[in-house]
Amino acid sequence: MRKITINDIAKELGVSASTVSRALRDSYEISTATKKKIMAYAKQANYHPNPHAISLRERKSKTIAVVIPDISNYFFTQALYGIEQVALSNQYHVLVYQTHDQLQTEIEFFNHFQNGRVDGVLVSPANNPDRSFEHIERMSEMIPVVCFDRVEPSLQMPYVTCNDYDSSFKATEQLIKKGCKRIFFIGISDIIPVIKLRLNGYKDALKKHGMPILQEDIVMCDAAQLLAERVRWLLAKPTRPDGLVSAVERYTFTVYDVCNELQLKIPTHLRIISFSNTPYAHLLNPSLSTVVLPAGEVGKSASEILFRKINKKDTKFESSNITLNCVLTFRGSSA
Amino acid sequence: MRKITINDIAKELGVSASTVSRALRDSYEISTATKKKIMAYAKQANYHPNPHAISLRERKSKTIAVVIPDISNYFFTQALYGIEQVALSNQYHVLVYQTHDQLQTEIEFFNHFQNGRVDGVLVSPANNPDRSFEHIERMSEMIPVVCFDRVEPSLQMPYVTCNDYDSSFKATEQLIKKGCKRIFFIGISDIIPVIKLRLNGYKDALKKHGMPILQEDIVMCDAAQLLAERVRWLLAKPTRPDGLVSAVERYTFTVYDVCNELQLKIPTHLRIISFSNTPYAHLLNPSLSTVVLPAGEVGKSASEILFRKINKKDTKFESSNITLNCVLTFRGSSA
DNA sequence: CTGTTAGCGCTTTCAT
DNA sequence: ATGAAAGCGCTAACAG
Repeated sequence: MRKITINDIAKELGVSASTVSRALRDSYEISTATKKKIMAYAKQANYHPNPHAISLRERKSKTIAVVIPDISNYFFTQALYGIEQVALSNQYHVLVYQTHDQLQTEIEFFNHFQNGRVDGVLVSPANNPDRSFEHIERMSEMIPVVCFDRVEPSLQMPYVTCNDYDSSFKATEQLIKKGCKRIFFIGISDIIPVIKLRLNGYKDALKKHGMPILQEDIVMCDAAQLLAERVRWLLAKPTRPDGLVSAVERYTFTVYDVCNELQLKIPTHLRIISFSNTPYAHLLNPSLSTVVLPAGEVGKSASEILFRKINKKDTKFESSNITLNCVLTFRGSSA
Repeated sequence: MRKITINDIAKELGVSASTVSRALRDSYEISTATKKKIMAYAKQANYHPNPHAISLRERKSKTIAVVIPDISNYFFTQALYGIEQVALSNQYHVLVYQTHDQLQTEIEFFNHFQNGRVDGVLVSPANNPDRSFEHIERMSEMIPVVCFDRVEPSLQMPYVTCNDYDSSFKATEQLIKKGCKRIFFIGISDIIPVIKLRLNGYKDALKKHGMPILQEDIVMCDAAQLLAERVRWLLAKPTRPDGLVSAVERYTFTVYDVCNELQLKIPTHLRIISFSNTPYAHLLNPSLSTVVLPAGEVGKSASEILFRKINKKDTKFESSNITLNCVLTFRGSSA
């Protein structure tokens, strides 16, 4: 089956290409008769317009890019649900890019977005120790860009985030209430703002309750393997911690493994509460106390802001930052 | 920052557009001097070609579509890793589409793929009771299409699948070996070939061991809610089953919930083994016996076949079907 | 109501 | 070694 163009239809029906174009877009200046004839023919010939020609001509791609660290993270898959929903209702397509938390990869992706490949970008930036955001800033001068979750408030663009500080504060307090005397914290890097917020909530809760903040109780790692070693070392100490606030779901599971290995019982020897969006938290052994981010809502809000900007309904970004609330659920791991 | 084109560069440097085009593609017919000048200018001006213009002109989009039922399924996220890897190495972009197992949604997506939006499609088809595959067949007459996991061997296109029959057979035998007297099976629909294969493996294992195949022990549902009801009913019977082979990961968790609700102990009252790709199977309560599909490999193989066809290295599909092997791991839930 | 024409940004003959 | 021109498929003045 060969690809059929507007010119093929025009020739076949003895009219001009512009007539076909207008008819197919249901223009008022075409007679009902020709319109019907053309539409019928197009349908039976299974005509679909060439999207590149349209994009070139119209200067828009009807496509957005979503740049995230990792698609196998439940938070991001759920966020993608929300994004997809909004994109489809705007008749847009979605390109998905995983950075695997590598800045260089992210930069390369952004280079591809220029000159019309996409009309907008949703990004949850990669771990960025150098704090080099030129690629994001440059992009946002050309097309709308909205950050979510991993937001950089210093960047001049809208963002959607959660009450990570408060949630972490409350989570830590819960462990204290349950009797924990020494609580440690795990994350990726305090350079990542959302991790920093969770860390600060943890620290302030300790402070409020007159507990010391130990440097060795703050474990930041960008690889699960390294984290396992650090945690193993920490939990093997005679004066080991008896509580954990985890900012990273998959690291929590690493800690579960280390506890099994060291024969430490959760929650008897270690109470745990974790930021996590897995729907199976309640089925774990023991069931996991969680801080759940409203992932779908985050994706939905972020893309709504994006499309408002793409459709030029909104030009100022100052008012469009949004903060959504997490849900804390206490289960066996912190009992 | 305005978008810069090849003409802008040409004008700025006092050469023609074709010279710029040739220089940027490192053509041998351009002098080293002009080449250098043009490349330097393009770089500092942060020039990137308009992909739609190239796609229109070259008649290819450098983009593939991946159509899957559900992105929050670990099998598919892992498959996407493999796909992404191969796509990037071919300098291709990836459009992701979720059908949510709705045929109509899938058909609409496929309509968008015509006329050059994508150069190829990887698809794991939606549940399709009507068995209407015209949209896939029509597409594969225009561009390369490769199926994976949810394959339809009757379709004239290459596919990558797993040894689902054998794996299911072995899984069932394991339960029998452990002493199960009555084993039930859960899935989405036996219209889906991969589910059918797993069902047949289950049936044949029962047959081999002289166990009856009861119709009420084959539970097919396309919604977790319905499944919960059916399973609740089945497990509340006085003559309830004492074993389960689950073809669907998320349904397995539904069964865990129902067991908790009915105060049935796994594996004491019900032994379970499940097709599942969650990396946290060993952390569940009890730990879950699994049949793990080599998801990354599936994605990688399928996209390699696809790109072989896109790059015209391969025109015949007969030889390119691939079957990969699952890994069975027995844990607490079937002990 | 319909056709002619120009042009979106790029590549590629065909000249020179 | 470089430029002029045509054309990928489509839309939108402009003309009639």
